[in-house]
Parts: sequence; structure tokens; C-alpha cells
Amino acid sequence: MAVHLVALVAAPAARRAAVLGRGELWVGTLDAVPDRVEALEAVDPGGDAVRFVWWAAGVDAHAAVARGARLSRCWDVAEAHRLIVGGWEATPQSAWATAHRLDRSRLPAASRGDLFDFSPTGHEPGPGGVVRADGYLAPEGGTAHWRPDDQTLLAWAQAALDCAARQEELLAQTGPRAVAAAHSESAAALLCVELARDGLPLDRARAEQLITEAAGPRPDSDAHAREIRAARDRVVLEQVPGHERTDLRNPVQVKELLASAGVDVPNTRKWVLEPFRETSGVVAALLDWRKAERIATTYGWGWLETHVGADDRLRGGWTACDGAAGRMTAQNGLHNLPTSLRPAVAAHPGHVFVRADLGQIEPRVLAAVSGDAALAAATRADDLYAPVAASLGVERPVAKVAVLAAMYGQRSGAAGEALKGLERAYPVAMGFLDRAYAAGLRREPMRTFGGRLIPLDTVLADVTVDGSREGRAEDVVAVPDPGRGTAGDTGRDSGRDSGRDSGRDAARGRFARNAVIQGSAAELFKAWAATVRATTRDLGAQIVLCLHDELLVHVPQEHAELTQQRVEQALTDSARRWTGSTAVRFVADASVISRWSEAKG
DNA sequence: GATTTCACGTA
DNA sequence: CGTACGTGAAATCC
Repeated sequence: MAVHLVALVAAPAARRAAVLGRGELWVGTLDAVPDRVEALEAVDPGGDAVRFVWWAAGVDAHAAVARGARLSRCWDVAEAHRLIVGGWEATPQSAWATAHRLDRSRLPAASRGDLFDFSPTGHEPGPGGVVRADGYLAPEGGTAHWRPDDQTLLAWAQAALDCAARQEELLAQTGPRAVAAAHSESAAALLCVELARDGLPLDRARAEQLITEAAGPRPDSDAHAREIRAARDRVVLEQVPGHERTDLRNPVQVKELLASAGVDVPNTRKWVLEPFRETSGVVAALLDWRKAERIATTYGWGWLETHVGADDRLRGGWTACDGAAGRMTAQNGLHNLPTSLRPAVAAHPGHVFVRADLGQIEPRVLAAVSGDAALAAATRADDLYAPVAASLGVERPVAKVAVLAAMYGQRSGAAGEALKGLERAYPVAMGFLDRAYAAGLRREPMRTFGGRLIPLDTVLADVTVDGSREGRAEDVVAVPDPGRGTAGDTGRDSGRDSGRDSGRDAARGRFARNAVIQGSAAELFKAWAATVRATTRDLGAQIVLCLHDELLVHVPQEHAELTQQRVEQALTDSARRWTGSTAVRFVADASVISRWSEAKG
């Protein structure tokens, strides 16, 4: 089957779009786009297919998706660019320059629209063109207020086709999976537009009930809101007479409040205060207050009002990859909704959810990306930690901690003995992790299994260490592992450094080690999601949530079982395609539920 | 007004 | 048992 590239580009400010390729040369209104693309999707029922090429799904596919068009294959230039160079910046001009091997640091500046704007350099494209004489793409193209004429929009479409073809060449040289990764990353970008359109089905009454329980009734005035807030505060403040004026939202004042009650703490974070919960009434009240305050401020009445539509769907923006390793992100609480609110996430009448999550995804991904045959053999088990524990001669919980420590931790401490066992049993996987850590120390960029660049030399050279982890990061310096000469602190960068990594260097090493696993897992997840999207659409199924290793699919209840089967089959198929073999087994726990809270955790 | 710090939710 | 992200309130910077 041949797949033909067809450009679909839009200029939203001009309310026009263009379709170019496969004999099609069309410019028209945004409203007319769905008919054009669906006609192209439908051609050659027994033979060829099309792959739509666009600069970025959020711009070029938005109008088609908003009007209900059903798109299948695509090439998203921005997502392909993010694979090639890492990070998140991905304008058409930048992607074009990279694809054409032009210096990306010398992009022509965008016009400012003022008197100083008119400073021709002799490179500007002629009328109806978008490519400059110096080879760069015109800076105006694709900007928010751009209003090209029809000929220019067609040139913009041609440029997208050209750019995609060159990206494919680059990716084919990057590695054996990079072109396939571009396909699934592109599908994820399209899925993101659909996720933003469709939203997450909610039971509004249940949401209101849960919010009321945590944050009080819906206030009917500002005064009422202040009253409810004061009542919530009072429960804590009355525990410490004489401190009724403390601002509980001010950490400094809270620290003083606790000190006056005999609780001396360096900060007032939950994990610091938790040990005092049993013995201190004010601490217990404060922690309960924090929980309620979180719901009230972040997931309360304002949130419901702002982000949940009249159709009882929670909506937020989605991105197909973050700036670090390539996970999907979502806004408005879609990715961090407290579990206590999950009962409110409910299938709508006549529908159910098929919920599925990938089991033990990260060690299984480690087996695949490292090519460790012994660890791959362990993935045959439903519970990977069982055969690992047997190999090491330890209890399962010890094996689990050891594996997680090897992948993310400081490789020392309590799990030390078991770690040595891992070195013997899975030397290929452990060596892979060591090399990732060492590459991080040396600021050498890495690539995920699918070929996404993980830059460690520029943006991420300054890894920020979260405040709550600072102590642990410094432990790496204070207590280097005596048991093993890690690749990190021995000699490899001995030229300038004395050999002992700083806390910051160690953080970068951990980041690198984490990013190749987390990023590769994100790629498999998106390949899975893209396959589910493609293979369940005929059942009326909608993917309504993607949560790193978990999918929530909203489907008419008569198709529940079939959808579940296809979700499971999709994992088998996409994992085989992604790894190129069946050596590593991936497992999904899938079930049919009505409320998200019914999922077994 | 923009940025940073603190805190905490999810995976 | 580490990493990543998004959000809000208050403090801080300019």
C-alpha cells in the first residue's frame, strides 16, 4: 500500500486553509476543510492511503478537528522537529532550518509591524512565496496574525511537504525507529487536539458533592466566600490560643505558629509535618486544612465553573511532549486531579469507560532499550519482580526497591546488596543505566529508544533540584557509594574536575538516566494510544484521558468488551512494532468501569 | 507586573 | 525511589 503525502495547512487569522498533494490543489475557507480531507481519506478503498502533513496539529488541524473531521495518518513537522533536536521550541522556521541544515541560531527576525519593520535585506521571498533567497523560511509564516493570499498559502503548504520529506531523511539516519516515532508522535499531537475538543466526562452533581464536602458550599457572594474561608481557618487556629491572626497561607507564619505549639521544623512541608500528626493536634488540623484548601483553591467551585462545560466535560490544553523526555502534558487538573475527586469522573449515559494502564512499564522498557536478554526473559512474567527476586535470592519487595533504585536512585544505601545481585544478573541493563548517568555528567546529549534527543549540554545543563530533594542530592556527595566504582565519579571527566561530582552534576546524571527510560516509555505509550485511537474509532470510542501509562476510553456500553479487547491487542501490536520483536512482553491491566474511582489501584 | 519561593497534586 | 509536569498564594524583584 502506498501512502501519499498531502499538505493541510491553515491561516486561522485569514480563516483559510490549503490542501496540496495527490493531484489536489485547493484553497478555501476553514468551514470547507472537513469535506476536503474526508474526501481524501476516503479515496482508494482497497489501495492507497494519505498522510496529512502539517506544521503543527494545533494550528493546521484545529479547524478540521473542531468541525468533526476524522483524520487518520499525519506528519506533524513540529513534533518531528522536537524528536530531532530535543526540547520544546518548534516554530515552522526553526523546523525548516534544521531540516535544511541551516544554522538555527541565525533565523531571520520576525517583523515587528512598526516603522523600523521595513528593512529589506534582499533575501525576502517574492510575491506568493515563503522561502527566502538565503534558504530560510520567511519569518511571518504561521504567526498568529498572518494573512497570506491564496498563492502564498499554497507555497506554505508546499514548504510543509518539502520540510517533512527532509525531516524523514534526517530521522531515517538517526536510527531504525525514528521515522516510526515521528508517525506516532504526530498521531499523539492530533490526539491532543481531539482531547482538548472532547474533554473528560464528568458527573457534575457528584463533583459538586465532593467539592462541598471538602471546601464548603458554593459561595453566593464574596462575603460568603470569606466567611467559609474564615470558618475553615478557625478549625486550625483555635488549636493555638493567642495566634488567631496567623495567616495559614503564609509558610513563615505557619512555622512560627507551630513553634509556639512546640513543633520545631525547618519547613512546613507535608512530609516534614506528617510524623507530628499523631502527637500534635495543630499539625493534624493543619494537614487536614491543607487538603481542603487545595480542593477549595485549585479544584473547587471556580475550577468547575471555568473548566467544565455545559456538556459536563472537563477541558484543558494538551501537549504531545514536554520539554524534557517527551511525556504528554495537560492543563486544568487533567493530570493531577486528586484521587479524592475521581468518583466525579464518570461515563455519560449509555456509555462506559474502558480503563487500561501499562503494568511495570519502566523496567520492561529498560529491558527493551538496553537489549538485556535476561531482563527480557523476566518480562514474560505477569509480575516482573517475581523472577527478578528469584534470580537475586531475595524477597519480592527487596527486588522491587533494588530495580527502582537502579533506574532512578543514587545506587547506594539500603538496597546495596540487592543492587550487586542486579549487576550480576542483568549486567547489560545495569551497564546501560551507568552509561546514561555518565553521559549526563559529561553533558553529552542522549537519545531515547525512538530517537528523541535528550539535550544535556544546553537547557538542561542547569538541572534544578527541587527543594524537597536537596538534602538527598547532597547525600550523593557526602556519602559516595563505596561498593561500586560508578561510571559517574571515576575518571571519565577527570580532566578538569577533581573527580568528585557535585550535587548538581549528580542531579544531571540522574536526570539523564531517568529521561531515557521515562522518554522511551512515553514513546511506547503514545504508539499504543495512537493504535487504540485508530482501531476503536469505528466503535464510537473516544480517548478522553492520557495519563503517562494510563488510558481512559469513553465508549457506548454495547461496545465495551470489544473495545477492551482492541485496547489489549493494540498494546501487543504497538509493542511488537516498537521493539521490533516479541522478546520483551508488555502487559496492560484493562477493565470496564463507569467511574474512574472504580479502577483498582 | 513579572519572577521566584513554597507547597502539593498526578504518573 | 528518582524524575517530570501544572496550579495557586504569597513574597520578592524590578
